[in-house]
Amino acid sequence: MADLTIGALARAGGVGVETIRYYQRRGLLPEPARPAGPGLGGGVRRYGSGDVRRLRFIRSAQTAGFTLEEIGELLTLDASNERARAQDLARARILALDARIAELTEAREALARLADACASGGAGPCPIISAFQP
Amino acid sequence: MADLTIGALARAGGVGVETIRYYQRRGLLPEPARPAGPGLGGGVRRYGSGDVRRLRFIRSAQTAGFTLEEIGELLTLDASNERARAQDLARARILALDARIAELTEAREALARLADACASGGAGPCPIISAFQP
DNA sequence: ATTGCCTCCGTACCATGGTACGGACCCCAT
DNA sequence: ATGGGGTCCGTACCATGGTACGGAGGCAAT
Repeated sequence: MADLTIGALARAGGVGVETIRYYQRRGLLPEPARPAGPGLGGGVRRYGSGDVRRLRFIRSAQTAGFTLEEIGELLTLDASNERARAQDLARARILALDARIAELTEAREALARLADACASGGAGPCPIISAFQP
Repeated sequence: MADLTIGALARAGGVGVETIRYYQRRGLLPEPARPAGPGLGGGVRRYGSGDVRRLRFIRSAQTAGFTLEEIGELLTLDASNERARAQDLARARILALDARIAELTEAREALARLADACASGGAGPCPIISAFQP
């Protein structure tokens, strides 16, 4: 356990401190009990390597297109035995991902056509709108 | 020229009427001059096939990851002769698209691993978080 | 013990891309 | 000429995912 402060955790996950606090409010990261220090409000929260893993998972799942709400469910599921539900979520997202990848690939082709048409000489504007028409 | 109403244009582009009006406010679609009818406020706007093309372009460019602001620039560029700028935009977006496609492909693999681990028997939870750790 | 950085907390604000609302007005068919 | 549906317009609101702010207090080094 690395005994990190919130700032160190944020750095480890490549996010800002405010983002950590936001995730805590959303229930995605635990709000660790603060050691009841001498001060009235208590001391400073400490985080461990489990929190770093969890934070990194959140970021990865986001790039996979899960919403924070879905990610919350995944995190709950991770500790539960509901394999069926987890598989459903994964499979649904794989389908969405395949569709999205196809879309992006198509868009890439359109852009390549555009860059091409723009590059090959000739005066006048290159037909940007047309480059995207199927 | 198809002489469409705003509602027909919206249907042709697969968006809502409010979206059309929003794009007009953003300057992405022209606000056609309304024939000065007898009423004080003027008549109803009419749209043609060029508007449909333009609208469809906007949607395609969005799936390519352009923001509406960038799309606005593309639309201006389409009529101008600034080939260099158009190429820059296209090339930058191609790079971003390639990166994004790679990311999504990786995420897809992680999800496939997850679904797999979840499917192959064994009691207890499937390790969702671990499935995403590189 | 003073300086300087960090943390804590609530609340407010932001950008993006829409979506909804309500009242007036218009057009077309019956 | 009356009704119903479409249009027009400004303005308000929404969801998502943060980001900023300000003031109070903590922590460690000098």
